[in-house]
Amino acid sequence: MSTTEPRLARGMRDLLPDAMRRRQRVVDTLRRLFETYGFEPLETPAVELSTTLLGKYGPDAERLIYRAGLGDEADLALRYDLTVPLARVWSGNDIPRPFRRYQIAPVWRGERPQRGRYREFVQADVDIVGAPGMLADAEILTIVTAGLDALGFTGYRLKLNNRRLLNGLGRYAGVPEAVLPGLYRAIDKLDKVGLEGVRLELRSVGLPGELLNRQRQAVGRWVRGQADRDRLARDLAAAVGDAEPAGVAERGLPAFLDALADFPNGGGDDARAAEAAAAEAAAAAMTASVDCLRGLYPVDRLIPDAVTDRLLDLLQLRDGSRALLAALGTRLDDAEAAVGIAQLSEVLDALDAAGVPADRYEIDFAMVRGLDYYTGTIFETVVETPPIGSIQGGGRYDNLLARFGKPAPAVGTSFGVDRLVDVMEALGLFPAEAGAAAADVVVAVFDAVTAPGAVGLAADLRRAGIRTELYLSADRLGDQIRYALERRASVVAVIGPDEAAAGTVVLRDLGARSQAAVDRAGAVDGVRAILGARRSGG
RNA sequence: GAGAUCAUAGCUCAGUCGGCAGAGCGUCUGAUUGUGGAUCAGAAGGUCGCGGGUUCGAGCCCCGCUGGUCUCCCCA
Repeated sequence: MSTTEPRLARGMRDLLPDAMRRRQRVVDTLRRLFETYGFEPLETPAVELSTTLLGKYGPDAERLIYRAGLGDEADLALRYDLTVPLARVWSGNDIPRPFRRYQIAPVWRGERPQRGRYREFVQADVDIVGAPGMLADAEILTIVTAGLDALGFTGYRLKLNNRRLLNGLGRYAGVPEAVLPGLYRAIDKLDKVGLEGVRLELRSVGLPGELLNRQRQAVGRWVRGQADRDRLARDLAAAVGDAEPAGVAERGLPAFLDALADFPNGGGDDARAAEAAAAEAAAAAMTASVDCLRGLYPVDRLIPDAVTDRLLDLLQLRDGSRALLAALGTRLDDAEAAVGIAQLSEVLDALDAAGVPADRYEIDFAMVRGLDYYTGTIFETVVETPPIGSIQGGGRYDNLLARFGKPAPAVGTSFGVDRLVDVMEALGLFPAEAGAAAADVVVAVFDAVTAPGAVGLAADLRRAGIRTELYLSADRLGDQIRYALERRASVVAVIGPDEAAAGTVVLRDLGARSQAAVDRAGAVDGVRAILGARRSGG
């Protein structure tokens, strides 16, 4: 007989009972919350027409869309998120506005799996369609904080920004339209790489990303002492091998090797100090490399150093407070930025009115978000430990619904349920014992003659709403008790020949290590008494 | 999509110079035909990820592939 390997497709996971219970706990909490805020459930298919999804997310996201289909139906795709399907539903149905809907369902992305990154994962979305005002944005943000609070998060950082403010920032920089995405991407890294890191990123915009990426990796190996001079030269030669224009390889490689000669290979004794020194050396080496490359590429594709200085100057203002908005307004002096700032302060007012504590969120105009469809308010929550990225993200997307023929403003968010579970696990936010037992009572089966009595007892307990497992063979009683202990049940109920003859049931209290016989008619109450005592006793 | 690194029993891993495939935990059986997670005794469990190469001989060396993990990219 040929067997099939029990393997999973890449990036896919099974959720065994313990993991599934944790996910359900998160999902149940969010669903209850969403309903408390008056949101209605919606379900859409996993499979959409490719045309529904394509062209909505931007080029980076688009290549991650799972294409599916059967031969002549190959124009199908698995949904990438729950927002675009919502837009399709809105336009394809007659729904009164505002439409407040929630949807908790898996989505698929063809990513390279990593910690906290799966190809199939569950999103919990809440969105409001048809409400143009900032009250709607604040409503969504209130749910975000309430959700994170309800799940037990404490020091999270919910960052708030506005796309129109960002547009003003772009104009302030005064660079060509084509350079803007690179600029946004660079400043988005502020939290991760710091001010000098952003400088490097800004000065890298317009340079070939793949070349820089491979250079960074080669330099990392070199300064950490993982590569000798020959290896470094080989890595770098490979990195510049495909670079455009062709002259880069000839002129850039020697210059870069030269520049790098100043930086030491290998670290000291103390691992942490060595790591810090290596990071510093790598940054300096990359700065030298970028200097060298900027001389080789056309100036009109690069961000001028004067602009970089101006932007970095501006980024230093970032203090997360409300006063920041006024400061930004005067500095940017731009009509669209002014709209973004006004919207942000309206949102803040509404959050205050809703009683959301000010320490739950902060303004961060260096927070960008990658998806193309956002138009106004944007926000996301990032956790630092574990370093898993964002656990929640969302914003306003006033132009997306028009793409399906029925324009309407909309705002919403999605929680990354699987990342929430991962983070909560790492932070110990799940109660240790909660829900671990699948059943409170195990009904033992003594022999074939008494089995029907056991089956009947289990049925009675279940009718009373008590979680009951019927043992399914007549093993030795010791085995059945050991099994019940493994299952974390609280009670074993036994009807053997003696009990059957006497019309009784032996109820063994596993916690108290004691047992007593009760009348068969009083068995349910007897179990309740033990479970009740256990529960109140802690 | 780029790079690094790893892959030995169900799990965690050891395996020296290229020379008989190992340990702990778990599982199963028994000690024990009506009662506690222990203990003791025993057993099962392997294509050393897959395919090729070098060699008298490969878990170990070389090449390719697949998969996991990590760093980028991007995101939840």
